Amino acid sequence: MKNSNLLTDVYDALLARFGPQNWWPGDTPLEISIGAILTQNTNWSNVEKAIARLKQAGMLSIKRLREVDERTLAELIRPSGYYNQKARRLKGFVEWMWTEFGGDVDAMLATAESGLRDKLLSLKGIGPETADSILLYAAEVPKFVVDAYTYRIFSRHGAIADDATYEEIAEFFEDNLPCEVALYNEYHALIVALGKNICKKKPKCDECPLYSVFDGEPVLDEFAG
DNA sequence: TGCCAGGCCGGGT
DNA sequence: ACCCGGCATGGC
Repeated sequence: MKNSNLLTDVYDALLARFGPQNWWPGDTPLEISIGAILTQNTNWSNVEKAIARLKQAGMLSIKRLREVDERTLAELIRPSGYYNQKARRLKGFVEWMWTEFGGDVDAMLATAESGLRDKLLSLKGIGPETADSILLYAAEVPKFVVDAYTYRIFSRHGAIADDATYEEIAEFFEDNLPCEVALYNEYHALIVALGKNICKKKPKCDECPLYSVFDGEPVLDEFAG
């Protein structure tokens, strides 16, 4: 007899509906980390444009990012929005990488299991979702990434409390799922795939059905609590 | 055409 | 300890 587990059942349903998402769309750990900062409250298609411009300018290295003028950097990442703020955040991240690890990205990733999260959180402009995205998608350690969609979908389904904090939500997933990088990777990406297509009202919408609708059809109705 | 996107910070109660 | 405005471009 198979254990019943809401989170694994929902995962199976999302995977069946949307298929593998193949995240993170980035070539190197540095590019992924930059993308994690640029995508804050921003559509990924805008981030793609910004990263393409950085790549075009040969800017995807710690050395070049450290040398480039902040105003120039801001102009390069303009399509990603909040470009002044994000240029400052990237500069801070890069400067920290330089002083802490000599600009060696692999050296930073090697600390992923020993304090990297807290160090990232101490940097201006890197909060829990950005830090965890770097841990999971760049360093490939099993840290579940929580975002606004995760809260919206699972609180709407009654699986988490309306006032659940980031850490509480992450704990809920990590305690109830196998501790696997590939699973956490795909699960977060699938939540985004669904989240893009449900009612946008925050934090929740009383008029909407409890389930999440995609392409006219409820996706998770059987899991409504 | 207005609303939203894979957040986070800082200042105000 | 919350709550809220600010940050900004591009797509539907």
